[in-house]
Amino acid sequence: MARRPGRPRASGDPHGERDTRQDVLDAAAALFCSVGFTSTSTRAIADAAGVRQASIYHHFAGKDAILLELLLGTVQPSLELADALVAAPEPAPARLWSLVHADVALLAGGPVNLGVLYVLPEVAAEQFAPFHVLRARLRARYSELADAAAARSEADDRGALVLGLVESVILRRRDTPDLDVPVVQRSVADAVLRLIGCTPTQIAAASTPS
Amino acid sequence: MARRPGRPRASGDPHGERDTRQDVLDAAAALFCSVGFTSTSTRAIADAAGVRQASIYHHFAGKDAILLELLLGTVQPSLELADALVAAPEPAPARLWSLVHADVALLAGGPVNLGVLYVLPEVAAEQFAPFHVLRARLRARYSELADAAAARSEADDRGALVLGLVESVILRRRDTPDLDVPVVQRSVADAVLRLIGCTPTQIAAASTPS
DNA sequence: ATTATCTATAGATCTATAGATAATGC
DNA sequence: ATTATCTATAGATCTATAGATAATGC
Repeated sequence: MARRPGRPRASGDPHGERDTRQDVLDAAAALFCSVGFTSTSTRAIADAAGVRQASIYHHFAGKDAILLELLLGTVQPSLELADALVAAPEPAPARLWSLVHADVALLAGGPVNLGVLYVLPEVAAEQFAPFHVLRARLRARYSELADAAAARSEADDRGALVLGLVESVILRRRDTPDLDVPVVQRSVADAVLRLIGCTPTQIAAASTPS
Repeated sequence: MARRPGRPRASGDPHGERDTRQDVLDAAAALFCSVGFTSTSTRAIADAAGVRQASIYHHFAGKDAILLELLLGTVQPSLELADALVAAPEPAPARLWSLVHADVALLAGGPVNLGVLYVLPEVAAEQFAPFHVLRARLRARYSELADAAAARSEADDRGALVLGLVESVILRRRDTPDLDVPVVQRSVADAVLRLIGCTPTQIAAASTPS
């Protein structure tokens, strides 16, 4: 109830309770993921967030800053989990299975398909370098875990194949918006272990909670 | 040498030999794949193609028409091969292996990473419906072949996993532009068969030319 | 006084069209 | 006469800034 300082919004927000910064992030996430970054005008974000276009600039330096914050917010949880699992005591296949299971939940769940942010071409620009640093670390963790869990020694790029299969959930969700998240989690995590050469017995062991 | 009718280009093209339509397509492909669709202005395309901005409109109805032509041109070869392989006499695992091997070559080879076109958010718009029709057909072919080749009966979405692994080459090439194409072809095709549950013996048989 | 919003707008685009121009073809 | 290009531009954006306004906080 306690209104905070500042002029009230022209449209709605009758109780001054909405967090404008978060409203802008949410609106931008939905728009960036569905129509893309450059196609989304700051006007469109503001309309969706329920503020005037110029008000965005009180909270963000520009459109780029909004996207960067969204990118960092999506990769950070994955990276934290991967860092923890690399050092965990469980057998490697079980750790890889858990990481995949969790990352698929992050990609397939939530109200918007945030993973699409990763594939926006604009993200290649230098402004987003901090995101690419974190992402490179995540890739490295996947490679370490995949190598540690692999049953065969031939493959030269297990990490890339495994991460590719995990991220394929992003494009799949775009075609099929109503994925059954728990089913897909298990299906992809099992598939990752088959991919690196685990036997059905090993997979059954790895997918059982320790 | 035989110049064709029409005013010569202001910039270059000293012998009137360049096919402007193709120059525009090539320039647009490179730009759409690297910076995206909306971020690429018709001016930027024209500059890269060596013509004036307005000249594009003699060959294409608009920017959308350029992207649609590029999209159709990339999915058509894959679909033709998939149609042929679904009806071919070889064992299903060998046919699936061949399709994956060929599609990875299309995605990983060529001067620009054309597969990126598929993931542009703008492609979801209705103008590109003809592309989505072909793509849905390609997905169906992958599902048919994956089901026919599968060694296990449990999986509910083999086609999605397999196509996902194939298309993961798109994002992988973006991070690693200089992929060793033959190595990746074999690596992904073998991985697809492991994914659907084939044994090493079955995979060796499927990857041997008949 | 501080904060968060608003209105208004400058300046820089960008797409597509109108109409002129410079070739070849008959 | 036909074709393919060009120059010029209208009209519609879009981003970011300047400065006014309406709250709370002290």
